[in-house]
Amino acid sequence: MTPMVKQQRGEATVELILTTALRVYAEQGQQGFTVNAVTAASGVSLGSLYHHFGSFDGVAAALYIRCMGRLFDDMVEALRRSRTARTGIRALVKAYLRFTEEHRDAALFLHASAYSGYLALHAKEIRAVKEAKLAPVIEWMRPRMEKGEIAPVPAALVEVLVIGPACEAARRWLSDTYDLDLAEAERVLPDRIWQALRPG
Amino acid sequence: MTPMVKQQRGEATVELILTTALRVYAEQGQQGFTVNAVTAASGVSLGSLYHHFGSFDGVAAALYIRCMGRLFDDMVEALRRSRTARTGIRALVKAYLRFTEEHRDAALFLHASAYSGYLALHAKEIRAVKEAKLAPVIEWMRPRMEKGEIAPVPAALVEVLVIGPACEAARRWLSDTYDLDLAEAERVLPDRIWQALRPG
DNA sequence: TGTACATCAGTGAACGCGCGTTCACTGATGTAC
DNA sequence: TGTACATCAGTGAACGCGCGTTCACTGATGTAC
Repeated sequence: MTPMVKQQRGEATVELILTTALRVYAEQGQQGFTVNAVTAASGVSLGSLYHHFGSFDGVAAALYIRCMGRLFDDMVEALRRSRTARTGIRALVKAYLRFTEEHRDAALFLHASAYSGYLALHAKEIRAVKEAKLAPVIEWMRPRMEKGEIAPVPAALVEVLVIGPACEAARRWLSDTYDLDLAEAERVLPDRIWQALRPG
Repeated sequence: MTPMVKQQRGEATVELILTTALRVYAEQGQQGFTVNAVTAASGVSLGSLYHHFGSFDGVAAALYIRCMGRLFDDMVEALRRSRTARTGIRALVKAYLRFTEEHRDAALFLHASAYSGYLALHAKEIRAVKEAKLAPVIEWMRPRMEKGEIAPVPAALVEVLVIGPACEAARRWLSDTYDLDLAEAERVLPDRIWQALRPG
């Protein structure tokens, strides 16, 4: 009958929960990342959290999707400004490393989520978002690969060659055990990765 | 007084626990990886497990060290048979991907452990083992880098460029969401990665 | 050769803790008429 | 303009479950003399 509309304060609560969850993860790590920790840190009640997300895995999945979306948006934006395959590839790598630097917590959460249970439980939704966000990248690449601006390598492996080193550099910068110089990586890697992919 | 010696059956129990733990992880995933699951699947009693490992994190750390050691041994062995920088780099990548293929469970456990609590708790020991195992690789690389057989890139970034794509390919092959062709990766990646690192 | 003994190895019931989740409820918001 | 009402949003005590861990104990092994 009365088609009820979402209330504004609901969105604010969702926002508060996600922001706090990311902070809690950054500060307390994997094992400190619990419902109780998030509710305590945010001031939002348990019931309210469950009202909006259904489960704690739901919070984690939503946070993952949000962080992933922001990373992809940055990468697509970087690509949009590039013309040639060379500048595009380099811009992608640079955008990835920049994002890691500027959003350390989000990058850490993305990496650490890789083998967590909530990714499997919400796999379908996450996959859909990922495909949608990544579509512009595929579209940008395709004609350039067809024109031979990139070495004749299967598309899946082009992705691996571009993301692989960037991801590894990010992981090592985020980790305590290495102390990788991220600025140096930003200077060196884009060109090197392009070397791996340029034709001839 | 009487200097007691470790009993043989103890070693067998340790072996049984670690082997079972890896199997449990492969079959049940992160959230099914518990003390109870490991004791039930192995038939070893709780007390016996604690006698040998002190804690469940201890089991995980020991398993991590064992898997890591085997991977590094394979890589060092591959390098030992190579002369030039080019063949060495390619052999490293190939060895990494081969190991992933032939020891799926171990590879999965290594990747998934990345942000787990037990790595942080046993960081010192793990770091020591890693450095010891990796030393031959560093030794092999150094003179060749000095001679200019590899592009003038900081050693840390050489590592990133070699391991990065291999690691990413492995992760995608291990994951359910992608279906990467690992044999194809073995064929294509070594050469491409070498392109990224060759001088000139 | 035999026996005493110290240490290693193994057993499994029991415990406490904190996790994710539920639920009956109250309050807020916005639409209908 | 006002009031009834449906839905959204938020509350917090309570629950059950299963986790990692402990502990008092028994059995096995190998050395000493």
